[in-house]
Amino acid sequence: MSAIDEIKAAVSTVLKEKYDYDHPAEEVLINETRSEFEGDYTVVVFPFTKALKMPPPKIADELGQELVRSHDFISSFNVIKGFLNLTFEKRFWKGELQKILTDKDFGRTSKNGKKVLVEFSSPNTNKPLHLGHIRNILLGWSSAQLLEAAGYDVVKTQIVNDRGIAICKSMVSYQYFGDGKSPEEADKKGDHLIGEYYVRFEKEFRKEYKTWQDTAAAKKIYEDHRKVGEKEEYFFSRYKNTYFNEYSVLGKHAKDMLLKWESADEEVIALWQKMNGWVYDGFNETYENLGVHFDHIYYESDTYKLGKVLIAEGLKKGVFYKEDDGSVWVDLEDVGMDRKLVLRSDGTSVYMTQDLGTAQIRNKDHEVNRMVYVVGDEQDYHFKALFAILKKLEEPYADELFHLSYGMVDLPTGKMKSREGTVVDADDLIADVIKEARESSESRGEIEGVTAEERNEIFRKIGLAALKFFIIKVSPKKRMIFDPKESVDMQGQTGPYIQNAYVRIQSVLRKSDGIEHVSDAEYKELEDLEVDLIRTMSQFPQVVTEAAEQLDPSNLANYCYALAKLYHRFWHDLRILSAETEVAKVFRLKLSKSVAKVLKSGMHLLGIEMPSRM
RNA sequence: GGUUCCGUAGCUCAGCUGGAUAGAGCAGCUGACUUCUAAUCAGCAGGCCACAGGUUCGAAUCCUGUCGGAAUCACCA
Repeated sequence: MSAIDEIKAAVSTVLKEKYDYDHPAEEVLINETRSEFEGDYTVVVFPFTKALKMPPPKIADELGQELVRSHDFISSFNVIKGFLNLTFEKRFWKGELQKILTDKDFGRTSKNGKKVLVEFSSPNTNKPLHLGHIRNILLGWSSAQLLEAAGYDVVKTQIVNDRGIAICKSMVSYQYFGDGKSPEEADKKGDHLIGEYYVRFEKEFRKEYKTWQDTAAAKKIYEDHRKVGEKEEYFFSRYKNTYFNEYSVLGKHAKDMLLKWESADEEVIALWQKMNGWVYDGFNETYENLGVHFDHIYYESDTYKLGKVLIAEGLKKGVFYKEDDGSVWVDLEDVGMDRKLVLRSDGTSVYMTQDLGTAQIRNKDHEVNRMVYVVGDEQDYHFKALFAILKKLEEPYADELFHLSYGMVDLPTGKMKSREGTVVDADDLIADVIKEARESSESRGEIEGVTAEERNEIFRKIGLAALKFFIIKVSPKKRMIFDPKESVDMQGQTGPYIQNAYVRIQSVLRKSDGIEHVSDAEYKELEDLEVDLIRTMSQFPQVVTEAAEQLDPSNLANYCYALAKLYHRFWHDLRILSAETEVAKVFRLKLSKSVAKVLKSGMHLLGIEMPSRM
């Protein structure tokens, strides 16, 4: 039991025994004492005033006396208005430090025997990953790490959208303009190569559309179908999809390609496999650079037909109903939503059909207790509906579904738009931050002694820390503004700032070889900053647990920053190797070592690695 | 239009199960390296917590309404 829980219980007991007042321990409000007051933790006694019919300071005083009397580790208290500030014994904090130091799994909860599946990234195979994917991947990876630390077995997965008209556009475009070149021959990453042909298709299509707009046939359509007073420009913008489907030559090629793919045409399938293979090679390189991996990848080309059986069963159960045209629907009005299509009238799958089937097969594959979907908030409604349907179908995991919804990433100039070429490419971004880290490091010259290979590894860790921390520190559900200039900052509230605290500790530990085995038992008068550090570290398990429960890595990120900040101050104000006494030195080495340990494991849960020099 | 989310310093963000005088970083200005890595530290300045009501001992936090921004409401994914 943590000190906080112990105090809560004690307060509850005292209230009962002394005043015969029932106040559950969990509801006792206890905060860290604000730095301007004396104390470690503060009990807020205002909530008891009504029941006890006593002024708050009097309650606080009596409670304080009782707590000091009954708990050895509480040394003193003071009262300010309705706030009871408690100060703990220094030796209590030394004991806490010892626990942190010796617990190999500090901050981790033992296995709970449950399994959770986390879906993230889930790209389309017609273009490379971009900044939006990076936020998704960081959230997904970190959530998976957090759940594992909280005792779950975790399956990291994604669903790859590897089929459909978009991919066919890339394929058609490649056939036209690709000269059969492989990524090696074109000297490009596979995903980038395919992305270029996708863009090329759109460009050629727009050209074709523009030319067509000047034909007599187009003019006639405009005259016949335009709304009153509608300008040509607006009409044709609205008409684009119809043109693609009914008149476009390129559009016909793409649609033919899709039909052939669906009928498993050998040539088309071969091309599709070849091109997707290139894309996967490209994605894997990006994932590797980001330091993430997956346990089981699902592909839409395998799963898009799944779910039909589930629909049939649901029809039998009466969960779904069939319209006259053969389409199948679910009525979600009882749970505050609309009716939703789950199968087209021609019997083919929609997005929902597929997601229902995918959920089911994932459970068959892994027998999970929970599923977490990391998907942007533009799909909030879809997931709400998906979960409601799975619940109606009484799937065993249906009560433990969570959509980790996050806001879009905007640029200082506004939204990212692929059409306007303002999308920030993931690989470019990663390369940029590493380059920036290199320049920054070289101008400092701290690591000139290490090999080129190690240096590159350090640059990579620093650059990625800057990028990742910049994104992960923002609360997921908030839409965020990503300023490329700020993302490579390495000073202040940044990843490298936290790494720097760790690196300083490594440096001092290297220079202190072996000394920390000496006893520090005689070190009794801890400095305030030393207590602050231990107190903050002792909160780590709670922070991890809460971050895992709420699936919100941002509060762990902010915790890591706060701890690093405290350490930097400690470093500045107090000496370690040249401390006043030998026991102070030994104690501070131990303290530093445990700070490094907590920072490293905290950052690890965020997917950020620590260098030992920088 | 219905629903959901967001609105805190010039900028980027914390704080939101109600608790003490609302916190950081960046940008601006001052200062601190013969001393363990200055990617650091200390200080100054910067706020009607969008607005208006309500609930209460107490509201940035909860409720209602208004304004502003976003998303969504497809036989798209």
